[in-house]
Amino acid sequence: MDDMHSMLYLGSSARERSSTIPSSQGSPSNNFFINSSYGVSEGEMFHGSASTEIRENGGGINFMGTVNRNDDEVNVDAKQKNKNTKQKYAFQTRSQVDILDDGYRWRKYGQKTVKNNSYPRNYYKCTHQGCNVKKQVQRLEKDETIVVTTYEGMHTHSIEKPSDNFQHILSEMKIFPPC
DNA sequence: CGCGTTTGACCCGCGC
DNA sequence: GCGCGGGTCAAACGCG
Repeated sequence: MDDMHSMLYLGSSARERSSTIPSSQGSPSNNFFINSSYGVSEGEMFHGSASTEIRENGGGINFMGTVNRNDDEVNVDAKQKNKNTKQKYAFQTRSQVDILDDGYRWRKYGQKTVKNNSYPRNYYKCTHQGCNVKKQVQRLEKDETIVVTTYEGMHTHSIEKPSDNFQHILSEMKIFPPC
């Protein structure tokens, strides 16, 4: 639990409040499971083609690939000036906790219950000044042990808190952008 | 006392 | 045009 504590400085309240995750105290290590799939669509974002399986700390992360906002965003010539292609990185993590420490500080700014799906979706922003990176965290309904995390944007600063092998995973993912 | 979470309201895009 | 669903805001609250 001690290592969990160090890894989850962000999810302090989530740890205590969300009693829906009772096993958060006894789990020795997060299970991370990586596999990559592209073409994330609304309804079914999980065609888990397990090809890139990176085993770091006894688990895996499910990297879903980047999602450009659909071409409607690109076609809109009106408002999009700075970045017409918003980069989204979605991946699944198998973990008992909603928030996995990626070395950044996140401030929760919203929570929404998604209609068709599952558990409430949480919205986070990076608290670093000038860095407006957002991420969404949503737990699967079918398998509540899987958490879908969607990053949007790129950080304009370095990681504040180095997270051992998680940083390694993130750096691996940043190479991927196929947009 | 400062910072992060909570939570309902508000906004906006889209489909009917 | 309207309703719905998803995303964000912001005031209040809680906790360290």
